[in-house]
Parts: sequence; structure tokens; C-alpha cells
Amino acid sequence: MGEPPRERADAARNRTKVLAAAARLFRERGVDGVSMDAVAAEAGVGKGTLFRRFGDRSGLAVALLDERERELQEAILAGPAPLGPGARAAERLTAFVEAYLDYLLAHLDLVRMSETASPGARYRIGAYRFWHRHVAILLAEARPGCDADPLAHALLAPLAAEHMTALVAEYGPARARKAVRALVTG
Amino acid sequence: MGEPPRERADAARNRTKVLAAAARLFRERGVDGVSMDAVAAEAGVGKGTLFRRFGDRSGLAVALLDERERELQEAILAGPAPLGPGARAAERLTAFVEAYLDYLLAHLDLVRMSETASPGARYRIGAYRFWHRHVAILLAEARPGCDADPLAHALLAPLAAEHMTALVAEYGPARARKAVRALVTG
DNA sequence: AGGATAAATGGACTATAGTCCGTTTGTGTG
DNA sequence: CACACAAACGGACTATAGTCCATTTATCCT
Repeated sequence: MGEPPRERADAARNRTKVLAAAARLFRERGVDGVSMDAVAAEAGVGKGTLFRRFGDRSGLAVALLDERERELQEAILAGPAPLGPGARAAERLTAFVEAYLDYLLAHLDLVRMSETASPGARYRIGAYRFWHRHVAILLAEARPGCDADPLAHALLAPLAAEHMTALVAEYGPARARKAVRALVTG
Repeated sequence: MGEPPRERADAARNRTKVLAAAARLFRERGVDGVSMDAVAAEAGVGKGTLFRRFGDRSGLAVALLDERERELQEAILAGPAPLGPGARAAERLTAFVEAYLDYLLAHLDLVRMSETASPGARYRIGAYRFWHRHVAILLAEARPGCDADPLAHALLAPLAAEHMTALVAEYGPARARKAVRALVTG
């Protein structure tokens, strides 16, 4: 019930500097070619500051993805059908998979960084919990009687960035998408 | 054409020492609580030797899993139906998933170590290629016209050790198995 | 046996994620 | 304005995976 204490001015300034530096370095050298030290140096900030603010590599990636991710979440919660409310559960499910694949393929490296920075990272991220809840609710509606919660995890497994990276590398985006779509809608 | 050059005696001795030491430490302290340094020290062997022989953490885990893994592979290639040849493709597929889940849940930590030591490790391991080829062949037979190769990857995605670890931790092995089975047979 | 050769060894070295804590700085208060 | 205090800072420190290469050693050939 206390008011949220305002973010200090230097903290805000540094957060901006770090995000800008990270975006720049990732663009120039690729996500996998940039160390946390390099991000801190480019931002003109100490290492401790970087980790205090973002927790770990995964947290930095999540912060960079935040805006895009929220767009998708809002489209699901309140956008037009079939992605948003209004369509039947089965249709919303396939619409979600398509939209998520758009998002994923557009930011594959960054999502992979957010999911693989530490073991089990994927399942701890706030965004994953959102996708999971969404899918679980739709599954419960589309297939009454199924054990929706674990099934939703299983359904999301082929959408893991690590998996899609391997699939895209071997078959290209088009076949990769089709395969995942085929499994999920079946 | 050339005969395979025999393994030198000291190399064989050290390989045995390392595998024994690793098995012992993993049993005592858990897979995640043992560093490569610790394995080398316990085996009375230099770090360079450890890495030269096994490549990386993933390789060490694979070596430890080797025997169990080969049993399953042989049962698939030449064992009794429905896991081995003789049953219809769809039945062999569900039999494979059951058998693989047995194997996976019995060695979850070690398989996870083998799959997550480095990014993309899972898809480079020889064993994974075997499971993938098996599943792809069965899929091509069970669902003619489907794009079996990428679809087989998608089908294997929920069987990733990382995913099953999260599922088992949250819902226990029974529900986890049922969920994966439901997705794969659907 | 003895020497040539290639394989194997081991530990110092590098790279990198993440922690810790003494110091600095912004902010709200008298 | 000055002061107190919590928040933020930054860089030294730790832990660990993986590399490198000068040295040692097994094996093969004569």
C-alpha cells in the first residue's frame, strides 16, 4: 500500500544508457558476440550497476524485448479476433502460434539469450508465464477434460528459441514454421 | 582402409579413472554441484586431459550415458515390437516415446547436462540424431505427405531434458508423462 | 634393446558470468 | 541550506568452462 518509491535520477539515466549501448552492440556484433563487460564498458557504467539493474544476461534481453512483447500481450488480451477475444478457442490457439512465431523469428537471438542465459531461465521469465497461462486457458476450453496446465507447457516446447534456432538453421523459416504449426494444430 | 589406431594404454586408464570419478562425484554431490575441475582432481588427472578426451561437459555426460543409451537404440533397431520393428508406425512411435521417457526420467540430470552444456548442444549429440532419424522415418510412414524431418524435431522438443525437468518439478512425473504422451499421440 | 615418432599429459592461461562491499550521490527533511 | 540516509555505484574478486603448448610417455620399427 506504500507508494512505489520513485526511481532515482542517476538510476534512470544509467538504465537508458545501458539499453542503448546493448542495442547498439548487439546490432553491430551480434547477440552472441557481446559480453556483459562489453555492454558495461560501452555504456560507461560499472559491472555492478549493470547486474544490479538487470540481474543477469537473461534480464538484459528481457528488458530489450519488453516493448515488442507487450504489444503481443496486449493484442492477445484486447486486440481483434482471432488473436484477441471473440473467436473460438481452437482458432485463437492457432492465431497465437502464428503471432508468436512472427515475434520469435523477428527477435530470435534476443529471445534465445533471454531463455538460455541460465538453466531453467525460460520457465522463470514473466513473459513465458503469460504465454503459458494463455495457452492453458484456451486448451481447457478447446479440449475439456484434458490436463491443460502441463499440456500447455508441452505445446510451447517446440516454440523454444533454442529449438526454433536449430530448425531455422537446418530447414529455413518457412518449413520450420509449417512443422511447428502442423504439430500444434494436430 | 587404415586400421583404427589402438587407444594408448595410459589414455584408456585415464578414461576409466575419469568416468569412475565423475560417476562417484555426481552420485555424492549431484550433477549440478560438480565442476570439471573437481572431476579432474578426483580422477587424479590434469584438466587438459579431461577436456582432450571428452571435449566438454556435454561430452562427459554423453560418455556416462553411453551404455544405457545403446541399450535403447538396440531395442529400437532389433528388439521386440512394438518398440522394435514389426508393429505399425503409429504404435512404434508411442512405444518409442514411452521408452524414451523411461530412459530420460531415470537419468534426467545427466541428460540435461548433456543437452545444455553449451548452446545448441542437444542438436549436435549423436544420440539426438538417432532419435530424430527414427522418429522421422516413422512419421513419414504414419503420415504420408507430411514434412517428416522438421516435424520430427518438433515432436522431440517436449522431450528435451530442460523441458521435462521443469514439468516434473511442477507437476510430478506422472502428469508430466501423460501430458507429453497426449501431445505426441495427438 | 634403443631410438624415432606421434599421442597423451597437465597445469598455467584466458574469457566471462556473476558477487561483494566500501564509496559516492541523489533526495527528502528540519 | 545543510544533513542524514537510503539507494546506487563501480571495480576488485570469485568461480568455472575451455584453450594452449612445452614436456612426458607409449608404441612401433630396425
